[in-house]
Amino acid sequence: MKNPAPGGGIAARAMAAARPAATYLSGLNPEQGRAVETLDGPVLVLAGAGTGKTKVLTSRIAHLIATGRARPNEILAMTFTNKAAREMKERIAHLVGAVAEGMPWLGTFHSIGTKLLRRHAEAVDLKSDFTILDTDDQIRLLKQIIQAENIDDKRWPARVLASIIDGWKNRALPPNKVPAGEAISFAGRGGELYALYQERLKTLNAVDFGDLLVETIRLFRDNPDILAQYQERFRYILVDEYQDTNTAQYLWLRLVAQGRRNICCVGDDDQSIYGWRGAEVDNILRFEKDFPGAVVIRLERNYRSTGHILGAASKLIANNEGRLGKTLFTEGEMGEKVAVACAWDSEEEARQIADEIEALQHKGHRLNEMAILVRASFQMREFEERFITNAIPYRVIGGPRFYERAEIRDALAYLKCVANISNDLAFERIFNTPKRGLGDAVLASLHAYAREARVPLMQAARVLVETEELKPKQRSTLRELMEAFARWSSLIETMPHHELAETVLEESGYTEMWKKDRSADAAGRLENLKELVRSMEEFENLAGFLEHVGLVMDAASSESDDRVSIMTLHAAKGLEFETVFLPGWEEGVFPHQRALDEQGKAGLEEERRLAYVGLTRAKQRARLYFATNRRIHGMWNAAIPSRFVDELPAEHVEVMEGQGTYGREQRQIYGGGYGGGNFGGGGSRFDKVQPFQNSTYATPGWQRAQAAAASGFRPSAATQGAGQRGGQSFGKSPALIEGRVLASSTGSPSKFKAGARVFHVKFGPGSVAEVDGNKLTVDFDKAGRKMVLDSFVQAA
DNA sequence: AGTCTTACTATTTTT
DNA sequence: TAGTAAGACT
Repeated sequence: MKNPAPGGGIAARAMAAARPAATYLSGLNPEQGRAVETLDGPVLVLAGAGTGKTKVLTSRIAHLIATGRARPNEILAMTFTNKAAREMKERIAHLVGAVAEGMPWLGTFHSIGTKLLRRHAEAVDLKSDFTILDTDDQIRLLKQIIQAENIDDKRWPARVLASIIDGWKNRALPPNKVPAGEAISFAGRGGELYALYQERLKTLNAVDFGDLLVETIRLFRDNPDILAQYQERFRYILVDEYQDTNTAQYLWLRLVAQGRRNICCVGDDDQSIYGWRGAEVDNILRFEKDFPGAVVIRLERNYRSTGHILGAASKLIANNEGRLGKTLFTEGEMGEKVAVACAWDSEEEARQIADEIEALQHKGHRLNEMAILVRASFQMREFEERFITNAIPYRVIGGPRFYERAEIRDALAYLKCVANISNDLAFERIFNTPKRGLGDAVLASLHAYAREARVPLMQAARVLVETEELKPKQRSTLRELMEAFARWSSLIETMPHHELAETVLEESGYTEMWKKDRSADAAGRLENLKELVRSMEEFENLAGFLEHVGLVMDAASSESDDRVSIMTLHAAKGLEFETVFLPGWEEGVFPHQRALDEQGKAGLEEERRLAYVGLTRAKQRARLYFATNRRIHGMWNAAIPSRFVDELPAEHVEVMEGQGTYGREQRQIYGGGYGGGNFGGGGSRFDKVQPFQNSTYATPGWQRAQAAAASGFRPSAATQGAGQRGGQSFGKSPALIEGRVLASSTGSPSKFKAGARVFHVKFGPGSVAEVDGNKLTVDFDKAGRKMVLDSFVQAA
């Protein structure tokens, strides 16, 4: 991705105009060049990690445009995320200039599907202003159906049905095609409920995410003339991350590609980590069968990682069967070996990593170039807590997306109702938010009437408030609400839409609701609402804005300041960092127990690919960790090192002995075949750390762990020898150590005094109990007593 | 309508 | 263990 850049932007642009073929091609290595210039017929580019995949894709598009093989609007380029699409647009613009801005068919499968469906809505029995339900809407709708069918929605939760239906849609199965054996899942009525759900979507003029694929396929299949039109138009097709395509996406592509057969798929079977949500690695494995005569080009020259990192990662992934096989190599340095360290428990693991981060920082490394990649998000908390006490700036990547937050969804629901009276789901969402005394009874009346009269809920509400159907109080409340909506709707033409949004949120009492809320995140929610209104300004009008949000909106992330990133391995795909910390390499955590239980060998292999992805994110340094003891669901478990640790070749790995800061003392790896805890079989799998075997511990790990759990005493710090940092030695209790670490971090005296009211982004409001320099001990109203740096709080 | 209690669950996540 | 979500209670 980031190989040494060819000509700079300005030069590239100028040259592209003058001499099309030159600049962007000269920066490519021979394989990349072949991948860019093999334009006709099916091409599969197997691009290993860090081999310049994005560069190939963007150069290829630039090449198509610059040589006049296709105009920008004749190229279909598919990505999986909006982020990828955006980046690709930017990079193409960089290569060929503004011509690329007119690439209407570069986008995610879903956004391109949306575009096609809006254009040809009538052909699939929709109206072109159909609404797109997100996961939440989908679940609420399914819940209604389940309840209407008198199925116990506690035993048969809507979200389970949602995922079953999603699974079918991933495979492009409409209700009548679901295999009988599967249709009887979910209380024996899964297939039937699926059919009901689809009917309901049709009457609501709505589609869910899966439909954006399935309905597009149906559009093409049922309308050969429309299909032919697009087969003709799309002279060249490009697909990013092909290993992540599901069956529906595959069929979609195959239909369109049957036209000119100029399809180029780029992917890496070794980085397929989304099998659990329907991705079929098989799609990439059988590409040559699907597209006879396909040219397969391997990109194996890695520009990202050092030799040791690459060697370790390659050896690890070689344990997988059923891969196309690539041999990555680099011409760069061997660099540092991949470091492996053992920690007593997750707390110590976090402490070790925090210390290494600080050490690197002192040597002049940027925090932006460091990342902690975890298997599961529960592992993140330990790091956040550690970083807060150590005052290491960090950012968590992932988590709930901007448009998935409740307040954003509420706000959008209001706007959807203003824009479109027939959006029943949006109306249901907000008709009693904020609380205005309208409950289930009122909703039931509305539904009854709406169904009877075949009108939308809001229409029904307007009629019902003129009758005696509702109780007086509720009737007047509802009347006021409907009048308000009528007023807002009338403003659409005249008032700028972001002002309208502000008005709606204000007059509906919605912002007021959060202002009154005393909980920790209320302030953040109000901030998000402001951000939403602000972001609306970029759009032409309300309709244009609403069209985009559902699919496209991302959280605005500030990457300007220097912070360590914490994220899951999944979220890290496609990124790179100088230093990568990989904690939690223990059996059961990674590979995750559930992947092993539910998917067996396939699950293990996907976990291994995840490990491969993690390692190959590192440019200079990869360090991995395992803890001897880990608390899972509140229970202490003795853990054994992940089998992936064993699979790393000795020549590329170095064992960190009680790494630097804490515990010069050696710790034991229990090789002695005990089967303690819930984790996998016994037996030593960790011969690489023989040095640890001269243990000072006599007691087996799990006994120590249990004793520790029972007494509430944490063995980690107390049993360790002297800490080495700055020649200080630390005392016995963890609290003391924390005190020392904090005391050693310098800071000017705090502006806060004991008793002051403060506000913390994470912990909410609280009162200062003690002040020590720039360290505050705060009793938070919700989160309890915490020690924080004063720069993390504001006066409240 | 708000607060308390109890029960349940506990990977990965995009659109 | 801890966090949430739904139901009961006042």
